[in-house]
Amino acid sequence: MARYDHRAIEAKWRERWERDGIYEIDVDGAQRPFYNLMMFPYPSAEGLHIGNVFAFTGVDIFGRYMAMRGYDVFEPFGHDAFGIHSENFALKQNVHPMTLIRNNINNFRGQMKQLGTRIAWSHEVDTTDPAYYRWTQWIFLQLFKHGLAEKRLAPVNWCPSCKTVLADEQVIDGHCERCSSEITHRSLEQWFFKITSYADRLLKNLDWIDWSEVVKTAQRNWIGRSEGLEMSFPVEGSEESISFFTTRPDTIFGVTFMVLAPEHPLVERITTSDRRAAVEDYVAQAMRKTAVDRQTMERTGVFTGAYAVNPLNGDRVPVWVADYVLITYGTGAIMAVPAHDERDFDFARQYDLPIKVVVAPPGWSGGELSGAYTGAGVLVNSDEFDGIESKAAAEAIIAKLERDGSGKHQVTYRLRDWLISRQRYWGTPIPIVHCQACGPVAVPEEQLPVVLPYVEEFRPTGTDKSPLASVESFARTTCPSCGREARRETDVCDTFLDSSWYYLRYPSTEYDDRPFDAELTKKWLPVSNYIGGKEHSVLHLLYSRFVTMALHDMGFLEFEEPFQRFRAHGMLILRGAKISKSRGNIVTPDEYFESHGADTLRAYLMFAGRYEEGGDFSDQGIEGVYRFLNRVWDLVQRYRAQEAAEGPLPIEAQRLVHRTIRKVTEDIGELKYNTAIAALMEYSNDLQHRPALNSEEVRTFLLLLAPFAPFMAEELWEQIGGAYSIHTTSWPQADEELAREQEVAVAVQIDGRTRDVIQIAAGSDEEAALQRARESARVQRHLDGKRVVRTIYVPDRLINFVTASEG
RNA sequence: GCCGGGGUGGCGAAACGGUAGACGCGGCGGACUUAAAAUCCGCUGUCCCGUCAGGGACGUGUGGGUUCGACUCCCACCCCCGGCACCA
Repeated sequence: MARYDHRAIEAKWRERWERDGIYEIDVDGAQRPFYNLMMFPYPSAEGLHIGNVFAFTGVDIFGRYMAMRGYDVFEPFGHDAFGIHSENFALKQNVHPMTLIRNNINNFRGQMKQLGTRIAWSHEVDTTDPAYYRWTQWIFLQLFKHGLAEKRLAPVNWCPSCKTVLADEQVIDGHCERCSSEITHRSLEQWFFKITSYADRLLKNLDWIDWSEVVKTAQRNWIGRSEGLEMSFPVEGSEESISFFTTRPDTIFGVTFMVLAPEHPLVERITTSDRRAAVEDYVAQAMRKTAVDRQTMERTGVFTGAYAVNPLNGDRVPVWVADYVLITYGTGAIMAVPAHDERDFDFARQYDLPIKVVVAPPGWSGGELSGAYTGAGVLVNSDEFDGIESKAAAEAIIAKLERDGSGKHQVTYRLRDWLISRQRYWGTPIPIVHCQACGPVAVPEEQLPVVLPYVEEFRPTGTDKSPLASVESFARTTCPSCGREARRETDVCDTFLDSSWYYLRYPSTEYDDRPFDAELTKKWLPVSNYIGGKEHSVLHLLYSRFVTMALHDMGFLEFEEPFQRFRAHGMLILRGAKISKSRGNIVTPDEYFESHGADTLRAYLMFAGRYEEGGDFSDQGIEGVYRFLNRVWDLVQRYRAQEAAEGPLPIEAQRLVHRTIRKVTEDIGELKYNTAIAALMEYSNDLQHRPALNSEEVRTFLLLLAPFAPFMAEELWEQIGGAYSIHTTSWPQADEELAREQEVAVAVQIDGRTRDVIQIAAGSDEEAALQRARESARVQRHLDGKRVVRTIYVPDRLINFVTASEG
């Protein structure tokens, strides 16, 4: 009997599938389109690691299943190859990123083919290819033309080690996401996309899109909508007034001081001359601080010498500057209510400022507070609003202020505009020309792409300029509008822009005159099934939604949400740590391809635990899955050698076939691959013990196995004379009638303890079941001397005799 | 601190409020073998009683609760993982 030789079989089918193009698809002619998308990876030099393999296998299984269900499954793949990652690595290796990336991509493609994915390679994209980034630039221009992109001076996060600006999301705990250096602040001219104009819609649509709840929650928090009051207090003896936002208008009578962020423009204008030196000193110091310092150091601040007046009660309150107030949120200024806000309370303690209670804490008897009371309650010391409960008072106060025009109900978001500019080399050039006369001018669309020049010296300059700024042949140009000499924008785009639209590109890769074809887009999008890691919950996924929404509003897309269904897979970790190059714990699939084969690796990774949970990778147990596949192999060899004509499938065997079909089908639909594989194992264990095998069973088994172990399933399918290819053969249909059990095991409990298990006919009525239960000797023994006061009957499941406690 | 997700045998894990531990790893015993590997068969949550047959108690992070019945629902708490974090 031939042994299972995974190397030979996998090589054989890899070649044949590729030659026949069975995973390619007629994107124009498809009748039942199903767009199955996996998050494209950054093609690192190390190649695919086990975490990628885990993620992609789960997507591929779903795609294979849907294809067998009769859908025209389009499963593309690409490379998110721009960015600091490659650039830093290229610098270290002293290779040009262009060379490096080309090699890496070839390597990735090879590994994905080895893994046995059903990818339509003719639609591959590479974000660093001018044919791709031409359209990234086109998207930039559309946003620019519609007023959604603008350049403005902004305080930015600066990583002194990567020598670049980072988006807020790329700053983790005040440290650079990539190199962990501490972040400092700078003020630079930067391009922004106004994602904040879409905050409300981005939030609202979360109510109906079919996404993993985790991701929706993360996005809701990230958008951070809050409602409250916006108003301003005039500054005494000046024309200025300080506008602020608060979610607690009910505490407005408790304001005892105000605070401006150090960067606030009013600081300079209202500071009194005697305080100027101290204030300037403080502001300079605050700007120098790193994000970490700002967070961990104790409350600091300085008095400006100015006073503001609370128009509600005429209170004169001092105006301070303190770095616990952020310029990036709300108006960059606050009304401080120390009695009812912890930060304000701490600050008031620190600088001996008054604390005035205006919301009575429960059981409060008018004494001093030992800490801020931030809960709701009944108002005191608030004039006409005394005695009203917080919520009603807040509404009443807003209403009053709106009536006299001095304040208004306001919604504020935590979400900030998307900072696009990067002062680096390895990215999509921003397609803008700066003209002395005309200002920033869009590069005409017919002149795209603005090609990223090949530059030997691509090292970051350490200034606030991109290396492209010193490439005269690139930077010097003429203004598309007035024809005078002008300079190109030399910053490049954040890589999140590259990945914010790639799913729009895949179906249309054959067109080089448009980013995405209208007809194809209509046919294939929104994406039917998108699976990726939760680490992209708020970055990639939110930006993609924004770009899609904006393109929708411009009339380019009919839908406003790009991903109909999104599921987050779990993260595979290694010995408790995230798998990453920097941790030096990369495990590649290659050794497993060699030792056990792709089929075993795929099935093992999916079997080890829940796909949506992830877990700690260890190859303990991979032998078990390998043994399973070997048993399947041997089983089919035995079937082929079988001489006797097969009889009809016995009823018990038929039942198992249909129960397994049902179980595997349901589980794949819910991405519960681990239990689907367990069901296949149970099935094969049963087949193992049959004296003879029946063709229906063997065929069905192979069909169910196909998504998990595509190579072996194909090989065995051929061996039993199945028509090529198993992967285009229909998924088996469970017959509910046949799947139904005739006899069921019913647990018999006395007072909730199982005392016996009886076999009775499925669907027995209560009377019959109880009678059978009482016949059991064990049950009788336990019931002896007891009085049954109640019986519970759960059909086909259990019987519970409840006895009187006194016996 | 806030928001998610978890905590079940030696290990990875299953389990519509209804027989906890499916499936697999590991371990133990056996068959085959000169022997070993591979393969196959059986056993394998803990404790107690029993020579066997068998029987019993306990058991899903901790403590309460609801229920005939709780891994599952409710309340309080502990621990681990992930994300966010001075957001006014």
